[in-house]
Amino acid sequence: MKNNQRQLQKEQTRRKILDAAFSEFGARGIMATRMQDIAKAAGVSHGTVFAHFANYEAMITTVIEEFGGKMTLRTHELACDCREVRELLAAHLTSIMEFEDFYTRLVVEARLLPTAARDTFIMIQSAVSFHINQAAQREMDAGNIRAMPLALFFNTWMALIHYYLSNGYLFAPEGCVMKRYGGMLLEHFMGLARGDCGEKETAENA
Amino acid sequence: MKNNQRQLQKEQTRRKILDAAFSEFGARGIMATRMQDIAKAAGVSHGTVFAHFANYEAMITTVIEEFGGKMTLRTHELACDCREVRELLAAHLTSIMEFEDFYTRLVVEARLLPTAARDTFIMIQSAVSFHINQAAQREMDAGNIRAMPLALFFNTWMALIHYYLSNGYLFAPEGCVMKRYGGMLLEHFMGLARGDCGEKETAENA
Amino acid sequence: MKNNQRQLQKEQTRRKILDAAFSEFGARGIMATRMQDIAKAAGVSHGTVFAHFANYEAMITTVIEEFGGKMTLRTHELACDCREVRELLAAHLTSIMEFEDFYTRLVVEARLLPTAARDTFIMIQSAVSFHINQAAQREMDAGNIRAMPLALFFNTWMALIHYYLSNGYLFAPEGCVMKRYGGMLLEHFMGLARGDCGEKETAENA
Amino acid sequence: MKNNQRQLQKEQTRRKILDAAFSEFGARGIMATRMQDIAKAAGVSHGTVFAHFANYEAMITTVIEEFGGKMTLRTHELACDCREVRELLAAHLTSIMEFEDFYTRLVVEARLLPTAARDTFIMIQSAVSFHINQAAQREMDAGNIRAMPLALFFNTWMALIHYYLSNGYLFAPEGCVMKRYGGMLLEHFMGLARGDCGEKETAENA
DNA sequence: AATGAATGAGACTTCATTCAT
DNA sequence: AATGAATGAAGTCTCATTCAT
Repeated sequence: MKNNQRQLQKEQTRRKILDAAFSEFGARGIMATRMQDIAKAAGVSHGTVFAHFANYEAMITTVIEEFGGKMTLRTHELACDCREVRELLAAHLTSIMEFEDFYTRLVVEARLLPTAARDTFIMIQSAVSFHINQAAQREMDAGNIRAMPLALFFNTWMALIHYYLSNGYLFAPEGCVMKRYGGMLLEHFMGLARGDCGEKETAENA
Repeated sequence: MKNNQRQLQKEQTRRKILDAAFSEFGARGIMATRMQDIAKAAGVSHGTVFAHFANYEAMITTVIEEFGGKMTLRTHELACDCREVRELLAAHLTSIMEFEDFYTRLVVEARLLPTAARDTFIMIQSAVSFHINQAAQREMDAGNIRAMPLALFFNTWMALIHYYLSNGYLFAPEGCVMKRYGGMLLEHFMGLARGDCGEKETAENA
Repeated sequence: MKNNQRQLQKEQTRRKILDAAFSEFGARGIMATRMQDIAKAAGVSHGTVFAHFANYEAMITTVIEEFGGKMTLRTHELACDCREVRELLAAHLTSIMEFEDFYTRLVVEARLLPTAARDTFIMIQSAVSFHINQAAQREMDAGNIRAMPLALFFNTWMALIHYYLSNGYLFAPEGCVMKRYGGMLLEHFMGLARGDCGEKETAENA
Repeated sequence: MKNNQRQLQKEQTRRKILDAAFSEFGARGIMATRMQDIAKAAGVSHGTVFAHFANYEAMITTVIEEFGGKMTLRTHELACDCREVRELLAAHLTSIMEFEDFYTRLVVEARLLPTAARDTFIMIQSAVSFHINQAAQREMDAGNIRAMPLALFFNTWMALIHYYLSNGYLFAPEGCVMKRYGGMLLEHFMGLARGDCGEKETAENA
């Protein structure tokens, strides 16, 4: 139908806006990005953004939801083949690295975002938590990692990741903190979790 | 002399403004506090704030520097009597609890603050790090805690604390996250650090 | 021919738009109705309205002209069988009641409308005035109503009607002011016009 | 005190804004006047208007309240010495003539104003109604005017006045409808009210 | 030194109108 | 002829900063 052509056109514009917003959010920060910035980056007029999103809040919530969906999906995908916690955490790192700039902004500004947007961020974490907790429980049962409340296990991991992302400008001023520190963080965390003074790890790998 | 009188007056006003700002920052958030809010809370006129601080940025930087100094000093004080890491971390928690609202805002908004303010935040952490690292090194040498890079030891601790502060609205919606979770976090972290599967801790306490 | 088919189609669309506009104007108010509202109510696209009317002003002027024609026609129809002023005024009330919502909006917003639209409103009143004045003159000559300038007779009647319509939200918050007060206003006005201290009226009705 | 000087300054600015608004409202219409227009007319910056009035609605409500107070006061003053309805209505006309432009805008736009502003307009009318009804009752009792519900008496008078004001552009395109038609309307209305076919009036005046 | 009224740049949002399909 | 996405002018409102007193 003719509609398809228009529909496509509109969808493309929406895409352009969302992509521009995603990119601007990553580059400038979420709350520091103005509707004008997005419009300009998307190459559309100021009013067009409002033709696609009712208001500022709806716009950023949508971007975060979109991103959240993508990230959650990616996490699920990566988690599918993972039986061990270690693999899972590695997958988690991978999925973060794919969107590091944006994800970092999310971590940094989460508390300042409109509630709807913040809730979405929480849901992303819940999805991750589900997979990780499951695997962690298994390995605790198997005695591979120290017994501890699952929540603490998960929170410690998230805390480490978020800390390094938040302070990325110190650890890796050129960006890409996870590329540089991700592996190290994973080893460190696994070491702590196993409580093996780092020996076991080596032994196991041997 | 009259000059002295005036000087004193001025200093008092400055004090009122700084205290008001500190309090408002804790209550409303740093970036969410307007110059007007500070002036009103200080009981001075809007313009007076600008008589003491060149601009918004200078104002918040000064407050954070002041706070940083106070917090660092407190950390030193508390650290003085501490020989063991565990005591030191407990002291760190104590000093945070004394300023929890403001410190949390700092953690949450750090990345969005003017560079000068951010740098101050970094210095606070350096002061803490100095003491903790020293003690940690001692205990690692003594074999009380697992060997690991000092930076990782410190960062893991900070990450945990900041994670709980940042997400305080989830963990303790009524506020005072550290009062509620501080002790638990300390045990958890020490457990990880000792790598003792939680056994040693119990033994020690007995 | 195909041309005829198209012409017909076009005319039908135009009809839908005009009817929708009439209805929306009555419901929301004239100036408060946006082009979008009309398009949606008509079940056509936003742009279609502009294919039929050069701009907003042309659109509302046309609606009012159309309505004016209809109302004038109706007034003539109803006036045909009326010999007495009283009957005529009753007919006037009837014709107003048929379009009360829209007519009220017209009364309320007349002064704010584009000149062309306003002129149409004046013409409606002229048509009514023609009939009423004629009958009023007859009855004044016959001594049934007090002698007074015809214009004053007419204006007083219109003033009363418009006042009650304009303030309908006070007199009859549920709407339909004329259904509720029309009869009363007619009696009141006739009483004033006859100058009979209300006696005659009662006698007549008996 | 020094405060007085500033207070005065501020009050003057507020006055300038209110006067400018009053004048612009009269000239352009109330809803057609933008904050910018008022600022420009008052010779102050855009932001200054918002320093004095929280928002658009507060601004126009204040102007109408101010005006309403003035008008009500004037009505009371003029009503004080009036024993007869006729004098009272004349006084009412006088008070309207003093603010004809603005009052006409109020009449014309009343239904479209924010509720608070509209309520104020209603209160103005209530004040007038109080005096008029009182006098009318007396004269009805005395048999000087026809017996009729007070509300109808009052509404008929208001209707006439508002009708002529609303349609002033037809009756007196150069403005000042009431100066030109006020006296005539008063005679006409009194004639209707007395129900004396105009004879009594002449006799009485003789 | 303190005041607080005034300023104006800048952000969001609405909606009549245009135009490519 | 109909569509509806895109446009951009215009309006409200906020708040850091200035400046006369």
